Amino acid sequence: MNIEQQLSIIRKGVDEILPEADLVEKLKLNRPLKIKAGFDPTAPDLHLGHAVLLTKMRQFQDLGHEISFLIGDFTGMIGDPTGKNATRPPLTSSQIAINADTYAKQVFKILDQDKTKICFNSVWLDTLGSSGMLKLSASMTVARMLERDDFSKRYRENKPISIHEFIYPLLQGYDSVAMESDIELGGTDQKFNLLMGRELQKHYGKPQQCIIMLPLLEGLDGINKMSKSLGNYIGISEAPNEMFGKIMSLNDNLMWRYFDLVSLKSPEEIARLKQDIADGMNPRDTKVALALEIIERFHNKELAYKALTDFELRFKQGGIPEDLPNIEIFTDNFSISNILKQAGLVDTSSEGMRMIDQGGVKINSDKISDKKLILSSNQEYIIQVGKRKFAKVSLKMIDYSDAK
RNA sequence: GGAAAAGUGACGGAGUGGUUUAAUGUGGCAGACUGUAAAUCUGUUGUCUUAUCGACAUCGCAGGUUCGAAUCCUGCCUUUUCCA
Repeated sequence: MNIEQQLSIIRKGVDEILPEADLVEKLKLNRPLKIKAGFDPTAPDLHLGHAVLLTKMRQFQDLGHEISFLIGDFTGMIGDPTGKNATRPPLTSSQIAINADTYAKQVFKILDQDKTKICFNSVWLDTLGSSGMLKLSASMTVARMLERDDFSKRYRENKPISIHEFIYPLLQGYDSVAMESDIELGGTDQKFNLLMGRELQKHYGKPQQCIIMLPLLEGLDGINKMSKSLGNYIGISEAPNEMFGKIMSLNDNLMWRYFDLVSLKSPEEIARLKQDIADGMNPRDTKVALALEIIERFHNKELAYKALTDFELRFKQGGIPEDLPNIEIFTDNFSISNILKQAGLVDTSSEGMRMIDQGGVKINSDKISDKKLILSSNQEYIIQVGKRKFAKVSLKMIDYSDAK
């Protein structure tokens, strides 16, 4: 494939390439380029936000380049500075192995397993030592560090900045030195760290990497970036019905971000969809198409259409989804509030009570208003809380004579 | 090392001895209307209790004063600012 064709694939969906001329030069080398992308070792539950980056990595693989999936097990001790996270305790090697494994299971839904190198930055950072660290920190100034958005903002607002937070960008940059990466991929929020890699490579007398930044995908709220801690995410391993519901709840403007960043549709196809809506098509149907595409990608076509059918059953006809897993609850407290909690439909029984007050609880499709309701053992109930939480539960009296 | 200021629920932020299960706002959740969209309206938003009487928890941490403490006192921790 010629360089122009490669570039058009690489450019798709990216926010910025720095410096773009360098990228062209590197492609001209006509050898597999070393592509680096780093991941936090503590968040192995991947979501569509990660998929944006992973999809770009996959495209590089398909172009014949060498992808390194870097797990920041050492830098994970610090955590990328946000002003909130303190130094985290180091993960044990077995935890790291488990997390890496969990990553692998999900990542290869997108990446080509045979062409992916998984590495850990503790390999070179553990052996850096104090003198190595000193040399590293000597390569950067405080003023330069304070240029980072997050730092300058906190500095202006008289909020604390710990020294070790300064170390994080240095270490991430040093990864690029150690890995001799040609290209590093990351979100736009990583700009400072990514550029740091370039500076450090120069400082250590190595060729400088080119950096490619991808936009951050907004989460379900449409405001904050998708993240697990904000609870506004769609996980790539989530059940098809969950995915479908979440995608349908996106607001109409936000839907286009998902088309741009997650969908594999070409820009031309997306433009056509927009035109269809301008011509009077219901945006809802376009959203359905998005949901189908995404679910098909992470599950399969059959499950995608099944999710659609379930969805229509549930919301057009107010029905109940099929194939609800049956949860057995062993208890000696059959009050409705307790059952709601035990079934995982609410977090606390007080919340369950509120839900009943607000008319959000249905049992076998009947809205209930009796907060004192007692359910019966050895019986099966389909319980619904709000619009999207369902559970099929059967209750059993707990038998203490068998316990222990 | 010295001086000063500050630490309140998911967040911003009032409250300076008793009506504080902490005003108000944002956010969250539920209901109505919809396309499980947006906008709007209504309600709700510590936990526990077969939910009723009620109990317990919470204002950086630990003690203390008091009939009673987010509020007063002592010590500690953390942060910021200024001085060196």
